[in-house]
Amino acid sequence: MARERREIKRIESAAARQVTFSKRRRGLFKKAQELSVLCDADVALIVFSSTGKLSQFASSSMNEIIDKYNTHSKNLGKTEQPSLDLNLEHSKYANLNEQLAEASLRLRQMRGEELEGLNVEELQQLEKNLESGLHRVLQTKDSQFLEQINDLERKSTQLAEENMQLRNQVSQIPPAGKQAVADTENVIAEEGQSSESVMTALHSGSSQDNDGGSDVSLKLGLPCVAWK
Amino acid sequence: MARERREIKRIESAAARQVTFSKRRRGLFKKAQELSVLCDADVALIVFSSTGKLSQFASSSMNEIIDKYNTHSKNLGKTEQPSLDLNLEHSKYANLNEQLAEASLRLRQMRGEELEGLNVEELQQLEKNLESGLHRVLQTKDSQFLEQINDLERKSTQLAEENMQLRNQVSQIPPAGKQAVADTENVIAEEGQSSESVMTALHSGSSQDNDGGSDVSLKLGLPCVAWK
DNA sequence: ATCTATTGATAATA
DNA sequence: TTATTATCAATAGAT
Repeated sequence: MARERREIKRIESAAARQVTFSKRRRGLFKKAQELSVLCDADVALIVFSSTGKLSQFASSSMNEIIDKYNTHSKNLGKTEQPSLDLNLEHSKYANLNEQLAEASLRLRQMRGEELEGLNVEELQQLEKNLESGLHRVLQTKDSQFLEQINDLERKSTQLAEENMQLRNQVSQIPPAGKQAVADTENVIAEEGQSSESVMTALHSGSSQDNDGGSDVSLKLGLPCVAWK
Repeated sequence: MARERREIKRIESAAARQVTFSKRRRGLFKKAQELSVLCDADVALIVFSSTGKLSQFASSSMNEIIDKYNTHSKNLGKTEQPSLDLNLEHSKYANLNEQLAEASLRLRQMRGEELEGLNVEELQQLEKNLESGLHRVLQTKDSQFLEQINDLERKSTQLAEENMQLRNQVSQIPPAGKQAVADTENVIAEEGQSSESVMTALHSGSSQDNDGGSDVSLKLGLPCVAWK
């Protein structure tokens, strides 16, 4: 369209490619928008540059159009592909909804909801799953409790030792009448204080660890790999 | 681009709109393809005509690009919208994966898997959910069993009554020596046969309503309230 | 980015 | 829908 016709073939010069990309992209988006307005069409255009940068246009909502596309392409064959068409695989996203619906149903059923559709055999299977799940949850909970108890015991042993040493130190101070009582009181107070700090450490420490773990598993859980 | 410049505004004449749609759509797809080739870009174009007909182009795989789009638009903001942008709502499909991942994780956790990330509080919540779920499942299962038992009892009551009537009929036949014995045998045989048919009926057709005269069933009726 | 010579797209028409 | 053609728009190459 210009001084010379350009062959439709990958532009090797990165600079020239970038320039042409900018110009043509703008033109393409303009034409997409014009088509949508002039002809009352729903148009979605997604462009990733060779450097991975995303540009998009949607006459209405991108998600809506993609949704519509998935529904459509699931039912009917493709209508038109101007030239190349490499996307014959079935719609991954059309299935996502189904998968999610099924997972939700199973979750609700595990919570004891929507059991009407199940027969006795299915109920027994569910019961079995729930029991084994419950069993493992209880085991895990128990082991966490035991862990905390161990921690606590270790800490208190340590404190008891400290206490003992302190007592020794105190006892080496030349005793003078009522002072022994005062010392004992001090020791007890110190012990109480230490115990508190132990609890605090256990509380915040463990919940932090767990939160971190939860976050990671939620975020990285099974994002894309599992549903390929 | 032609005899006269056309204002970018919805074409009212359906015929003219259709003509323009065909022409411009072809041009748009051509340019989309040229951009993808010239600039090594990944391009996806989805067009729904005003009559709902789908046209699409994708330089690679449509699903792949949509996937990439979802990933992208989840992380970063939108990059460019040539003119109008009505799709600011967050991506439904980007979230679908997350939702599904979360649902799957919860399912696995209810099955007692992947509990590492949970703290004691979360475990207790899970335990509570499992217990109430299990409780409801057991209730549902029990009520189904009771229903079957109820059915069975109703059937057998009915049969017992039938049987009684048959005995009466038989007893009204003028007795003659050994014939009484033969009659009894007959009755017994008939009873056995009936029992079998009850079992069969229960197995195959427990879901079917009980037919006909069942005044008697009330006699042995179990508390119907219990399995609602 | 801005400028133009060209080519390409397309509105009106048939 | 297809074809024609007069125009206008997009853009390749240069600045």
